[in-house]
Amino acid sequence: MAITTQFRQSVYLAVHSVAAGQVAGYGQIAAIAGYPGYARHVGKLMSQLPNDTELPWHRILRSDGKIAFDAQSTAAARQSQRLIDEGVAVTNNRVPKRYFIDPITS
DNA sequence: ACGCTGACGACAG
DNA sequence: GCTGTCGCCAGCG
Repeated sequence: MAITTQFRQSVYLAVHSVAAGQVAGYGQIAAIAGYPGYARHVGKLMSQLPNDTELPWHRILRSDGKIAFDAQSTAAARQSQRLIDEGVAVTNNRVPKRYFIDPITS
């Protein structure tokens, strides 16, 4: 499987489906999009998003709830701030499991 | 073809 | 809870 337009579309749709105040893991998004095992590629796409994108990329975290950037980085600060603005608690670059979307509901 | 690299994930210490 | 290892899969030099 290559990174086709189809792949991107599906992933964007999946990311878009994550409601404000909730978060999801890269692998979770990949699975919802119909591409289980492509967590790394979801991250790849996120890294290529334009700065003015409408996609709620900040709601995507690692499976353990950690933000995918070094805690010191400004990128991490940016992401955690956006989450906090949505009412999601972020402490030590990490978010509590309870904020994750229920994979069944989705 | 080969090795290295990722906004990753699961698991063993 | 944290670090180290592997497994993962496509892209690139």
